Amino acid sequence: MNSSDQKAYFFKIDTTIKKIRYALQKALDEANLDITVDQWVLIDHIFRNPGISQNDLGEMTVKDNPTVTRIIDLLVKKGLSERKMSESDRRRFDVFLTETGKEVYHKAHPIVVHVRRKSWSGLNDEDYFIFTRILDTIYKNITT
Amino acid sequence: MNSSDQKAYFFKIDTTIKKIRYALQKALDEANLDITVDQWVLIDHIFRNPGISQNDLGEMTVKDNPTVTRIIDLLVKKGLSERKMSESDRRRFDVFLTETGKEVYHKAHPIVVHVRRKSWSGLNDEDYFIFTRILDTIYKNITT
DNA sequence: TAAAATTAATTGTCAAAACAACAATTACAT
DNA sequence: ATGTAATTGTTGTTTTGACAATTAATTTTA
Repeated sequence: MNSSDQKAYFFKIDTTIKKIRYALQKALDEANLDITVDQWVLIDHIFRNPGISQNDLGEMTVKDNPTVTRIIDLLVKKGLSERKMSESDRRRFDVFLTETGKEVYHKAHPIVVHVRRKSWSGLNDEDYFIFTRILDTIYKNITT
Repeated sequence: MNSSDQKAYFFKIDTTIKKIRYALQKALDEANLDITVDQWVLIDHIFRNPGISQNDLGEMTVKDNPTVTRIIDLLVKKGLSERKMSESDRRRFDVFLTETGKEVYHKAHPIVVHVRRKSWSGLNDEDYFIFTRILDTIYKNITT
């Protein structure tokens, strides 16, 4: 009996991430931020990588190009993000947050941290180390 | 500096589960099973709980009622599942797999196990124990 | 240099997730 | 026993995900 025969951890990861996303959405809603979890994911990545291309955003967040296009469309419509034609490559857009977008980021960030802390309670640094090692291993196994 | 301040594990879980789902979908496609990952999730739960209600399916898989309704609709349309009116409660359906549905389950199961084993390689039983403990802890923290 | 291949982004379609509103049935409370 | 509340499932709408096809621009290579 190999550990990989045990009740599928796939279900456990799947249901856990769903609950986290759900809790995160509730918290964002309570703060009246009017963004979805996926919109927040892009906002966070754009904030930390101003001028990133949609393609790179997609690779970092594991979203395909059409999905990124549509979420950025929504962010632009909400006035949170803007596309600027790339100087070096006219196929690309450099994506930025607007001032409003940065404000939303700064409001959302502590909320996200709070949910993260709450969900991690009872767990310690060693757990974190092992947890990320396992997830990284699975990620590598599955993508190579 | 608390471990929960580190780069969000939320992203890591999120991207990893996406890669697993993607790999699983590829494997199911290669075997020409003509089902999606979420359809497989329901097939698996129905197989192991014949006559389960849609509501219970939703709780087990963390899908809301409309989502379950629609996936079951698709499974019924494909001839893999059937609804039977509950004897005791006329609001409920008892959901079953058809013979074809069971065949699909038996074809899909080894494929799923193979992907699971591949993604778990390099990891051991203790990893599994810790991994499930952490996921269970997060799940409890977030839902209480 | 010209043709071919690759890349970045968009559009269309269907599956799935979240939410709200709703219908039908059952359970509860007085 | 009647009216209220709760439960089960469906339908409609918007967002996200996967896939295919398309456009425009850039890179490769012949």
